[in-house]
Amino acid sequence: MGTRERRQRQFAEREQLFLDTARNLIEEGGLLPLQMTRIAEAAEYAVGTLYQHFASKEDLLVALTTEGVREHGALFVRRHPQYFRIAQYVFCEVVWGAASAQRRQEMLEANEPLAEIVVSIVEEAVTAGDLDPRGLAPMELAVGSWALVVGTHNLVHAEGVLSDFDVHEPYLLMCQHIQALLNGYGWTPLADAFDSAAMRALIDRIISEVFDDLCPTHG
Amino acid sequence: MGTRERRQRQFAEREQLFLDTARNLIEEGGLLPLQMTRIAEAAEYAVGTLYQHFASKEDLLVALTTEGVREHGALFVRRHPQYFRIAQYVFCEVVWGAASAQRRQEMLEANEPLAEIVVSIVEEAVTAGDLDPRGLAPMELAVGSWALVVGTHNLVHAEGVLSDFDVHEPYLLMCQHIQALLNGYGWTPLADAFDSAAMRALIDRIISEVFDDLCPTHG
DNA sequence: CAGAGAATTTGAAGGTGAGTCATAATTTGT
DNA sequence: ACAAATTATGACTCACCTTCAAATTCTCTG
Repeated sequence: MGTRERRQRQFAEREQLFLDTARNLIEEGGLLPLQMTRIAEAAEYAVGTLYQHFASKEDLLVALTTEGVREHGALFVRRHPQYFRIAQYVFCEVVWGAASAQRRQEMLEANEPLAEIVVSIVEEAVTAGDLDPRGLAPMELAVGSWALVVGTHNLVHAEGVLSDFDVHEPYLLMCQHIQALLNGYGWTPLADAFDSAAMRALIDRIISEVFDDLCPTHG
Repeated sequence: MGTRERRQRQFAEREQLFLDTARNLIEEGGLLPLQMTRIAEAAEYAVGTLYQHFASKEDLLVALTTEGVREHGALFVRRHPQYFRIAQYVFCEVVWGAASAQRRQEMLEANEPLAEIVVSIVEEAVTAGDLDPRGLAPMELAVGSWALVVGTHNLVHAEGVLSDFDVHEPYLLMCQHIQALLNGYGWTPLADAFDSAAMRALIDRIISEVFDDLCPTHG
């Protein structure tokens, strides 16, 4: 009999409902005033039910971030500009450590398909002779750009830090730095001249497509 | 009469005592179980007194991080390996936003001397013809390395994320990426060949001097 | 140096919100 | 139709940040 299956499906659906509800609440009011009771209320369930899905508030936040990774980055980010703010918080030791081991594992697994794509791109470049790996593994090379993206988001979210140093358009800058980093590895797949019109146009296009919500001044 | 001055001095001393006490407690037991009552207890004052110095727990954490910036980076980090973990947490919107405006301002100001040094180094390089700024301001160029450092710390602190991708020795890798980034801007002040023995020795020396506590495997 | 008055310290009480668990409601199997 | 098992509920507990009225200490004048 399919009872068990139906049950599991309904359970999964409810988990999704909780996640969607939580995301909506965060989008409305931010991460700070997020309360478990409110999530349960808004989803029209009792708190206890919510806790059958998530071991703790942190657990729920990690799950929310994992979702973002699963639904391949860019599109999700466009739809949910709060995503990186949550992600930054989630990867703080305090929060990451408070989530359940299983939830953390799921996050790591969700990253794998994305990592494979990145690795295959790097491997292609090495095979084509476009890139000298200098003894580093593909993932080790990719970590540079990854850290640059994560670091830029961090600096952006600390209101005042960058503008205090007259750094505006941080995401444009980030793209330029990534380009420089790749150039530093002898990889110039997009353009050779750093500040050519074509390069800037490409950066602008990427920015407007991916980071528009986060950084709307770049139209 | 110097009564007022003495008072102010004693007040400042007590603030320092609170900060030192808090740092010690964090070093002993981590950030998660840090309680305002415990800080006050350990410093042998009442909670109310603690709150005459800090508007909130977040306020105290920002002050703690600001201290780290003031006592020029490297040495402080060596002595207090927890520093970057706290800093990562503090710059999350949730915490940063909960601190008092004044405390945030102090943090920004504490950064300025450091920023000036960085800017002057970049300017020197430009003047010497070692570096083509490509229309970017010195600080904009420096933000690349800055973001790389911040981003690397973030990835390191999320237990499992890097090791899941077989990335070990993240701080060695970070140094290599910074080197590549600088190379990408045509700046090769340290060494031209990326993986020469001299370069690695230098990286190792920097790591052991600055990040030893954070990443002791590099001895 | 007494003693009024200002300034400071104190810690018990208040408030908030995460997480629990005994009870109620529902579903399943006979 | 009913008993047993499963699941949902939300009032309650508990931990911890923050406040504030009372107690204490300090300052300055007569």
